[in-house]
Amino acid sequence: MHKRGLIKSVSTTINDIAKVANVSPSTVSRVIANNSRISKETSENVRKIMKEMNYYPNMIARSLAIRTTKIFAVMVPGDAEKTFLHPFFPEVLRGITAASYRNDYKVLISGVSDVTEEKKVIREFTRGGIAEGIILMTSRVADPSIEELTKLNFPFVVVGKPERDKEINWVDNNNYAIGYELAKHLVDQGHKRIAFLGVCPEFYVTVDRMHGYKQALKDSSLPVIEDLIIKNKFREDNGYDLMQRLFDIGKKPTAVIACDDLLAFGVLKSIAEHSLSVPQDIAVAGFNNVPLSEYCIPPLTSVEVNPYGLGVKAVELLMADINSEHKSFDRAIIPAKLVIRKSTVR
Amino acid sequence: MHKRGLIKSVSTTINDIAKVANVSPSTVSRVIANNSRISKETSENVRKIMKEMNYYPNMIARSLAIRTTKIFAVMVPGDAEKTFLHPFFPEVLRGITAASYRNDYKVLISGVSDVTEEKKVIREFTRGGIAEGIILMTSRVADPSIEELTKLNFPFVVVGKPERDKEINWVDNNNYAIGYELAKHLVDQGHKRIAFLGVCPEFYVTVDRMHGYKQALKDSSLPVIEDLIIKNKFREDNGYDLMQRLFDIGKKPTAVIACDDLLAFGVLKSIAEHSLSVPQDIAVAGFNNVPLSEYCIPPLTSVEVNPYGLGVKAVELLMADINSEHKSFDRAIIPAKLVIRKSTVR
DNA sequence: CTGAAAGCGCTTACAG
DNA sequence: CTGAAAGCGCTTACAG
Repeated sequence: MHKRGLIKSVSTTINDIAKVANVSPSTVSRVIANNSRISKETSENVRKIMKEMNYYPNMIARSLAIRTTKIFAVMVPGDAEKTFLHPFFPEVLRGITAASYRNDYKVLISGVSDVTEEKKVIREFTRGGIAEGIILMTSRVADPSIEELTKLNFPFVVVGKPERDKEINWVDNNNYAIGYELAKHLVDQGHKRIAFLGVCPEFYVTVDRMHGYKQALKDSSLPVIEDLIIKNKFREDNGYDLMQRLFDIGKKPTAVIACDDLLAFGVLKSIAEHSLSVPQDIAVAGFNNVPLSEYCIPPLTSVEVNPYGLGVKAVELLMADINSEHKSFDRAIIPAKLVIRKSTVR
Repeated sequence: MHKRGLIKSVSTTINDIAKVANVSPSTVSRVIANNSRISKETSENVRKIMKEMNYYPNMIARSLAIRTTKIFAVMVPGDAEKTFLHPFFPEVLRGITAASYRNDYKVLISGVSDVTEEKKVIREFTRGGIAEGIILMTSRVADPSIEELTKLNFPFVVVGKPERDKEINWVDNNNYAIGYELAKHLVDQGHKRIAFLGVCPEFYVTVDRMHGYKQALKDSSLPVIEDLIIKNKFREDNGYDLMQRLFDIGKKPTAVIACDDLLAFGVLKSIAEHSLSVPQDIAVAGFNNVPLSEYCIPPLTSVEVNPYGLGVKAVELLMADINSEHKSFDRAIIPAKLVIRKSTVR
């Protein structure tokens, strides 16, 4: 046998075990795999020797042999700097890892900073035979990664309803419905001038929530006042600025819905600076129910979207796709829950 | 050649290319590796055919052959449910992934929920030949993973100074120094009764910060009042409760340092409920400078600990360990920066 | 500059 | 119940 220098401490292999146990490598392999056709004695003896020699199977070799890696890869969006600061993403990730491990899958995460690089990484993960499935953490408009994966006919699922939502696995909340529900709650509190802050055309989630909000107003025979709808670059602008803009226009609302709790915090600050109080003068609500919403002053009404559940479900769809005979596509709507707190209740 | 059923679409291999190009597989391999001894013509021809046949090398096979996976694994602590909600961890993770990719390493993250399972996963990653290095995201007291990895003599680094800090790679801030600096800042503002909230013996980071705080008081000839030091289960209890406890004892401080910004937010709330104002009646400061600290009311004085940098440095230490001839151990202290905001300045 | 051969450490159909 | 052999898809020392 040839051996290169002292590259690394060569560990014991199935052959070493076989030699000592006086059986063939095949038998050792079968013992590891718990193959039922191996006699109890042989099995026990081999096991004993494996233990003595401190043997552990090489997963890479096994992967090559069985052509299965048991690895999922999750692609964090390229502009992760800002994105990842939002508690939503770590929570999704936590759901993904938990569910993956439950299914005996490992998870590889990307750390690329731009879209071109992401494409390269996706190619390595998929064509390189490393991952068996991909989870896209955000759906962008005209997402090149979705294109790539579709073209490759590779199992993947996206978190957040994608632009082209047919023949693609995805999980999301019903953002239209929760936008509707939150607006309805404020209408029920007697509000007629409800502002909506933080719409960003690039993110469907905000647009869908806004549509729900509009419909709720219509269903309550309230006018949709376009001046009360403030756009922004989602998660780049801050809620303080958006609210200031609203004050500047001179169109004070009696309630404001922010597309995200983090924006709502800025809204609270802006309102405080105008010596107005929440909820007496202006009611405020957000989405995503971040951990701090419960503790801010006053506690913030929000919508729990269950990011952990989104992550778990994403993995389940992926598993289904991988294990199905013919290509399967599915979507999953994760239930969200309105959490009413002091910021909207007088 | 044998072929099992239709397990999966068999992709083109180096042999397919070789056949079409009329060269040996070795040559194709050398072309892929950019081996300089291959003639330009051969090289170009092979490349053309690879492109035509849409070839992509199988990374698993390559890994087996060269006995190198280019994978790091990061172990998120078992009680990740609470942990991961803190912005600190995603930021460290972001630093880790960014630095790893820069070094051509992929990163695998764990998703285990208890310590026993973590041990099993670590074993698979290390002994199974999957990872080349491990990053431990938190150092616990008597961390079993650290024991395991040390025993295996496997390259690893821990984020957060571990209990036994010799012969182990780790990165951290100088928590003693930043505790000192923050307390000194408050002393300079004229405070004499400075509370310290959120010490948790299980986490050295909090203990070190407290020691720094105590020393700062001593150096300023101020008494250390033990009643003003409130312990808690770090990140399990909340700042609101801790501050209430302080009020209950009847020992009102003129300033409070919370071991973490998230705790400080609860402190602010408790103070507001007592109709006291910050910083006029009580100054408040935290650590970790979470994104919201800048936007809360009033903006919170904190310490920027640079979690991203911690992640990056962790990878660098790992790279150094892996590439060094003989086992190397190192530590890195990442600079932190006091960020003074309105909550402590009258 | 290129090829034949052995090797990385497993799995599994086939034969007995 | 077990073994010999071929195979997974690469790399690389050796020989020419």
